[in-house]
Amino acid sequence: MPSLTSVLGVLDPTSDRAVFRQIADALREAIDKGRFREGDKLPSETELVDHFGVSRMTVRNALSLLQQEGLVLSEHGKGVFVRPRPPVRRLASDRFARRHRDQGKAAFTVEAEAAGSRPEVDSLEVKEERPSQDISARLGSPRKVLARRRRYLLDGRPVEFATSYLPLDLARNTPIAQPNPGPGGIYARLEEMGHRLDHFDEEIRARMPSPAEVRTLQLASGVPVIHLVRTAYDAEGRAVEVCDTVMAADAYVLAYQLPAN
Amino acid sequence: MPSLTSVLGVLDPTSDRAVFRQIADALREAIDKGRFREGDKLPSETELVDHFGVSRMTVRNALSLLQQEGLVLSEHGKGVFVRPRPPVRRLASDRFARRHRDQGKAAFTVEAEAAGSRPEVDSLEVKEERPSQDISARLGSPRKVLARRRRYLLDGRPVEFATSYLPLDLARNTPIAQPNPGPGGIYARLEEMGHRLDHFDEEIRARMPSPAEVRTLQLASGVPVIHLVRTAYDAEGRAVEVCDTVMAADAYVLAYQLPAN
DNA sequence: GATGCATACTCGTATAGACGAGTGGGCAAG
DNA sequence: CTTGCCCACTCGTCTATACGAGTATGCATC
Repeated sequence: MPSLTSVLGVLDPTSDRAVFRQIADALREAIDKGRFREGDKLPSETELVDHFGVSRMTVRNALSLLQQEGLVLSEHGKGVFVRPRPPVRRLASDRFARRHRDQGKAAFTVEAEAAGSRPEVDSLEVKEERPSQDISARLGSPRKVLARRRRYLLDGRPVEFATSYLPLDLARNTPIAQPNPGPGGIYARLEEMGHRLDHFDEEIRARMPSPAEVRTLQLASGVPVIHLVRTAYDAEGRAVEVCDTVMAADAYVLAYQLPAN
Repeated sequence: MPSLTSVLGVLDPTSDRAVFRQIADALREAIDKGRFREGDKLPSETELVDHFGVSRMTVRNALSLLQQEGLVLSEHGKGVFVRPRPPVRRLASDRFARRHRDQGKAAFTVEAEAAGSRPEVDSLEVKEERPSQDISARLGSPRKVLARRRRYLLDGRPVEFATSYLPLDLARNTPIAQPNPGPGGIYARLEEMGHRLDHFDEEIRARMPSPAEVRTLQLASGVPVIHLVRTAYDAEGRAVEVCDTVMAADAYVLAYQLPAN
């Protein structure tokens, strides 16, 4: 095995760059150059302390930088590893097209199985509640809404947490209020009930997750979330659903097609 | 002024939650409840040390947690502040519609001024180069491309860094190869040259910035980037441009409209 | 009044040491 | 062979201390 010096180099004591940044730079470069590959274990903190001749806090400082960048993840009792890039789920802009809605299964399940992954949906909760100010405004200020919460997992890993809100007068005592709304999902049910869907508006933000989101999505540090809010409009221009989705950003790429007009 | 104890509470020594997490929780809660507002200065590290009766490293550990979450930002010599939410730029899905293209000014400038901000475009670089594998594949494998790089600023703050790539056979010796391509931008020039634009594909990812991106966008820690890659197609189905854009995620919300088909 | 310095405050960087807790391998006992 | 324990190694948490560097303020000097 190659010596640590040949992989990581040495510190430049004349540099005004902070030592822990130099160490982070050395590790980052080694990872970029493929000297450490996805899933590889980095040298232990003790080894880095010995190699660079610095204190352990300095090494930990460097590693925490890389962790914030999402480059590595540390596992208690095992070591620090180059973070593997998970398979990415691609969301196409036609994913709600009517032609994708006839299957007996949910779109998420069909698509995941086609990609060779094992899909799961859990923590399904369906209840009536008072909408937040934001949701209320988007739905035309209904007094109460039906909220459908669920979490999506791929191969056991949570990747997405979504809540659909529908005006209660529209959803109460319909299949939409059931845990499983049936083939084609709630959009198929809405259309059966005479709300022909016209278009969707989507708003996309990216930010760091809240502690609660870190828990439910089991996010490694250094992984942002994509926050997507979709509003569905029927042919009369009424907002019939708002879907608030938080996705692990390292598991998704969103694709849209725009006309040039 | 209220006592620190009434604002932050005290530690629970019986809890198995790490002390620095308890401190972070206390500060987070105080911020959420509005006891510290945007731009407010948090108690100094020394004050927190005295209040909680812990060592400074523990306090710094707590603050660094909040910083990773994007909640606060620290300024050397001044203090730690609740991070102000910057004004957000909304990118609508019709932003490339032909009707927005007649102005003499660039779309970015018009839009920013309408929003009351002071727009700037800088570090404009136009050069011919060999495309990366990814860009090459998207453009139909041209041998060389014209690359147009620029950075956008709002009120002096960099918010976006973008590079447009065009096949060289299409762009060489045209206004597109000029630093300022003229009114309506390069899309207007492309259409004048007979490449009537048909549609755009956009791919969106979110991730933590690289160190280089932190520098050019002057990003605070805890701020992810949105990485957008747009491909423009003409009426013959040829990819005529790829635009690779990295945006400060706290400055943008992307909006799309999808037909329901 | 303007300039410049001293000072006190802020966070940034670094050292050295200690103990806790999760993991995995080896070894001894059953 | 299996079970269970010990041990070595890993990262996690915390203390105590020191000095450097950026900022703001006030005061003395010009």
